[in-house]
Amino acid sequence: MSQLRLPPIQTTARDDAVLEALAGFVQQEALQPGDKLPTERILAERLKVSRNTVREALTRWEGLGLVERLQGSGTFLKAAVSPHMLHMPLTLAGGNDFASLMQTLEVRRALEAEAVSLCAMRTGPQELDLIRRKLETMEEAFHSRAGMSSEEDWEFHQAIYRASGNPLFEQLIAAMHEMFHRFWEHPLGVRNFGHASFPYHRSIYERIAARDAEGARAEALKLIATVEADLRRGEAARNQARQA
Amino acid sequence: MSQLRLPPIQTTARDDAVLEALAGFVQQEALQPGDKLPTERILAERLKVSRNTVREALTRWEGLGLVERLQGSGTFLKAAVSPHMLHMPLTLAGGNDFASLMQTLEVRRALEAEAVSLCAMRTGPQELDLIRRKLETMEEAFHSRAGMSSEEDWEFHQAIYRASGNPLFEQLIAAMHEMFHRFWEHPLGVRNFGHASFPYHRSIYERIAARDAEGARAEALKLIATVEADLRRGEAARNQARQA
DNA sequence: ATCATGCAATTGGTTGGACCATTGATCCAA
DNA sequence: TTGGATCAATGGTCCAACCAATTGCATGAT
Repeated sequence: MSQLRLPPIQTTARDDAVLEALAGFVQQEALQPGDKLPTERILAERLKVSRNTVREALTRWEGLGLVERLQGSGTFLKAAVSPHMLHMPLTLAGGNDFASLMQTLEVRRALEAEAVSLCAMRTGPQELDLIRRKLETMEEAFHSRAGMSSEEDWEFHQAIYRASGNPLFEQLIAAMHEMFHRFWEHPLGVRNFGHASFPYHRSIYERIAARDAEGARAEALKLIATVEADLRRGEAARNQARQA
Repeated sequence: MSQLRLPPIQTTARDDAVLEALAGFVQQEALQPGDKLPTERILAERLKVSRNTVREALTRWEGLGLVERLQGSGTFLKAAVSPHMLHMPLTLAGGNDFASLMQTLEVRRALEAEAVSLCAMRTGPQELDLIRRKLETMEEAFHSRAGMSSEEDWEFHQAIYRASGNPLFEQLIAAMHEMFHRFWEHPLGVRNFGHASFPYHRSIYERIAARDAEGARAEALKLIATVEADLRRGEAARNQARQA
């Protein structure tokens, strides 16, 4: 016999209750990102809890990136918050830059392949046109600067994710992108990083335009493979330099 | 010209300093998950900060799932913690409808296929043995209750993600799992949900044990396909009932 | 001796009040 | 108009006490 499953009782959970109330308030007032929330002191007074409890609750929201606290100024909403929203922090154990970068790439490979495939099946003429324009902008930047421009490159990929018809892909890959670039502040000594990935952008676009889902997936996998190769090349160079 | 990039100044950041010190302590003492951390009062005394500040810092770690606080008992380490950890909040918007459930499944399909494939390439004998035990537990529960048990099923999949060698997969799929089940409290009228997925669990395990990455991926895709089919079946039934 | 009961210490959770540090607006003088 | 001084508002920190849950020990009955 299982365990009856009737422990829903929860005498007290002060700060959780505070966050619940605050989420309701935000929704009721239709607060947008950037708007200012009530003062900690006011919240404490209105909710009939200590200011300390309010602070612990806000600390949790701050940790989730939902809110930003500026001393002397106030507390401001940083992201949309609604009851039907899942907030969850991703943790990546650092210590080894190379391994962490490869892990984000493995996830990106999984997501990007699927997103490109879905895009090829679902995208409409408008989204396709936008993707083409982003591609041309990227190619132009590539030729004028003689190298990959991460900004235009990223916008091209984003346009694809948006056209996949599933907003989760864009959010998740954006998280991977951000994690990748946080480790990227010290370039790992790779020259012409991403150079090899250039031609695959156009081939991906062509497969999408041809509504060839599997072809687009294959090209996306090739693109990620070139990035992984660049990363491995840099790591090998670093190891060699360390031994010398 | 870009913006000079010189805002590194950071006069004080008490709770950050507390967490940094605590991370160093954990590493120095080689504390493992499950071990007990010093009392809040002791930390406050040793670090020469207020207990309140210690609490805010621990609240952040609790939000990241790194520690667990038990009133009357103490604060316990819940996950490995290293000084150079990267945290990134992930917020996903979802709705309680058929489309949202399908979107979580699309993401899960992408991630699960890749994770299973990586697992087949990387898993060691110990992890493989754990996966086998989880599989047997699940099969036992299936036969005794004549139906899928989501608890044992989930543990089986988790064992695979852990053996994939990339912790991001477990975290991301856990987010999808949570979103899916948050809206699953009212079964959408599907009887024997997940029943068809049962045989694929064993076939996935066998492909992993055989180090057949592509075969494992194929079986994982079949499994997800059965879940999608169940979902579509339920949606069709709902639409039919609505029209009647 | 063994087990149950209950007291007491430990520990996280909460409260209220005070003060510090930063910010932004207001006011005043050059 | 401009520049600086002042001051109120607001988040950050501190302190001391008490509440609530847990744990362990001691006492006592069996």
